[in-house]
Amino acid sequence: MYLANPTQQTAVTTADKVFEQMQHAIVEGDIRSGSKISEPELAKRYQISRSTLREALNRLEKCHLIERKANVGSRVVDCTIEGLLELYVTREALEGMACRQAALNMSDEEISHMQAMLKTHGQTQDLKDGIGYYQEEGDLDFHYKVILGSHNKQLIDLICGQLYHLVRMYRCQFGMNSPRASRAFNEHSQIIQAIADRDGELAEMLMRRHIAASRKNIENKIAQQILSEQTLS
Amino acid sequence: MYLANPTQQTAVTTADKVFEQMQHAIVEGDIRSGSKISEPELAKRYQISRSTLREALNRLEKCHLIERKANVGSRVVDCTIEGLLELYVTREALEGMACRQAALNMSDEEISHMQAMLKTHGQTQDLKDGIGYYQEEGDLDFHYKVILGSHNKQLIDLICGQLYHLVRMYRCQFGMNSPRASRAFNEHSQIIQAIADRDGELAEMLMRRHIAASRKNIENKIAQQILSEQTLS
DNA sequence: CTTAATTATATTGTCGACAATAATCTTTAT
DNA sequence: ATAAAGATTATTGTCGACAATATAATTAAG
Repeated sequence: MYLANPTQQTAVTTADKVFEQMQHAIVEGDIRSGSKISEPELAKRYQISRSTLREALNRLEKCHLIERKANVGSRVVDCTIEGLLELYVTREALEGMACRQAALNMSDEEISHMQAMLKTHGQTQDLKDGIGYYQEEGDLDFHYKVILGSHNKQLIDLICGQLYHLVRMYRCQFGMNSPRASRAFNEHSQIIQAIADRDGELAEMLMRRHIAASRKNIENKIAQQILSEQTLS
Repeated sequence: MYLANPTQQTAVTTADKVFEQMQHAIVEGDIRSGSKISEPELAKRYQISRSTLREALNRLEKCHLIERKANVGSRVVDCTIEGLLELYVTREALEGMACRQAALNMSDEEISHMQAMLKTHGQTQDLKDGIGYYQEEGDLDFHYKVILGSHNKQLIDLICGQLYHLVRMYRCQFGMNSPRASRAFNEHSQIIQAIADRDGELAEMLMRRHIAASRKNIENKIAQQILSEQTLS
């Protein structure tokens, strides 16, 4: 289980619940990337009417997990390398700025709380070294904290409410369980330090480099994957 | 009339048409900022069923023009100064990165086309100096071209498909018809030059400064407005 | 046999009605 | 008179059916 998105409020209506179920299903690949969505079929599967299914589809579209064409229907977005790179470029811009704003706007309490969190992650890292899973959660947790620390509703909504579902989808489907744990940990430390120093410019720069490094790491992984597939066949 | 958003495809379904109508109505303040939306009332006004109205509402929500709460209803977002500033911070991040990508990815044809456009705007500027209207269109046109030039679907969708409706809304409601025409023109020239030089780093920096300047200009206007309101009362 | 047109099928868009929840008003008790 | 509880009204969420559009299968022509 991944940790809950901080912008996601508890689902009250049935459309909300179906939305969450489908979101997980898409992120984890149970509903295949690129596949067409049949409204009648899914309505039957989730035991709801087409109206409430369409309500759920609208929310999935809002976080860029599906795409709709008028009079044609919906498809799950397909995970392409170009799409992944575009996503990382966008993250670099948005989270970089969020980090700058966090350095300006976070309260002292928030900062010390984040420092404590990092310490915990550092300890669990020593214990469960090599296991990417907890690192994964730790990484998301860190990024969420920084974004929320920007205190900018626009940024928070764009990143947490929309982009991060896609990020998780790519991570799942391309099977990239955050392998560069120790380096990421050090980068996180630096960023928090810059925030604590209220140095917005440095904080933004470090966050951008952090995300860019993550992107390059993924590019390498994909290159390797393609290489090994070629040698296999 | 404002120029059409480049991401906006021709409306085919009736929900699309109502969406566009409501979008204009909200942007121009005919549906008041902050007001509650009554589904039965609006359905009657537009002569459609509540289902298709809700479809339109979903799209309005997607471009952040309305906000929905479960079992309570929808409200038009209210235009606050904080919201405006947050919007400009977000634009600075996104359009800055879009500009960097444009310097890397635009074709030579696109660049020369943009240079030609700027020339035209410069001439109309001499002719209709002082009239903000054409400047307004020119400014939007310029920014759209740069964003599209990034060739990054994620960025294009976020900026053109979502943020720019809000930008136009704020411009309308706060009555800011781009007054710093000549300076903006020079800044646009510099940016295009950086793109033509394929200098992504400079292009991003200039775009960020351009938007930051625009933000500060607006802050001043608001400060003045508040001041004059105080002296009147 | 291939291609174009036409029919048939399935899917999406729209509608009106009912159910569930929230807001309002009335009544009652302190 | 005020506050709390209950009843009433209105609004939102959900449902199933019909209309409009797109996809497929079939037929006809070259």
